Order: sequence, then C-alpha cells, then structure tokens
Amino acid sequence: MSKDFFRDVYDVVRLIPKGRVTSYGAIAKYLGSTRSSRMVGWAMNGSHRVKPKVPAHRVVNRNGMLTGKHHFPTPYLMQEKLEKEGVKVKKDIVIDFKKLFWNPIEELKL
DNA sequence: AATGTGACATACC
DNA sequence: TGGTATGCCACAT
Repeated sequence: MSKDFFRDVYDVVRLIPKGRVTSYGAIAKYLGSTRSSRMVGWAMNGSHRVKPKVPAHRVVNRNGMLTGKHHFPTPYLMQEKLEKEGVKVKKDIVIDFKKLFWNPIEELKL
C-alpha cells in the first residue's frame, strides 16, 4: 500500500518482465480501482521524469495498441524498444498481446 | 478555487 | 456491432 497512486503505478510498471506487456486497466484493477485506468495513463505522463526509469513502452491499452507512443521522445521509440525486447509490433498493435500480457493481479497478488 | 483534460475501460442505446 | 455517455482521480491552467 503506497501513499500515492502514481507511485504504485510506477512500481508495478517497473515490475513488468522484459518482453512482456500489460494494460492500463490491469494495473488500475490491481491498484483497486478498475475504472481508474485513466490515472494510470496519466501517471505515465510523468513517468519520464521518474527514477528509476519506468518502462512505459510496456504499457498499452486493453486493445494491445501503443496508444501512448505519441508521448515518447519519438513515436518509434516505443515500438523499437518493444521489438528489441522480443515483442512484435505491427501497425502499433502488439502481436500476441494476449499471450505476452502480464497480469499484475496474477503475478503479484500473493 | 473551480473547471477542464487525459497514454482507458465499461455500460448502455 | 459500434458509437455515445459516464466513471474514475490527479494535475494543469
């Protein structure tokens, strides 16, 4: 239990294994507020200035789409990083998103 | 201080 | 089957 919602978000995102991805909703749900998914995205907005670095590129929407790529230094960076980690991205959509999906609730709930 | 907005998700029409 | 409406909470103006 953290004090700040944001901090929780950053913490969870940092725990995302390399080559895996998760969704805003999953994080929000894990934090206890299924409908606070917007906050997760908002938190990511400041993730670039947070240390240690937050792999925001591993966070996509429920559709598996890299909706946040526009917020990166360069839109390509997000996809580049994902592909570098073994995540295939096609047309801004994560391939096998369902398969690569990392559910914090399942992984961290214990 | 109040209003608006946002990298989403779910429910309803 | 797809657009519209609403919920959520923090931050910016």
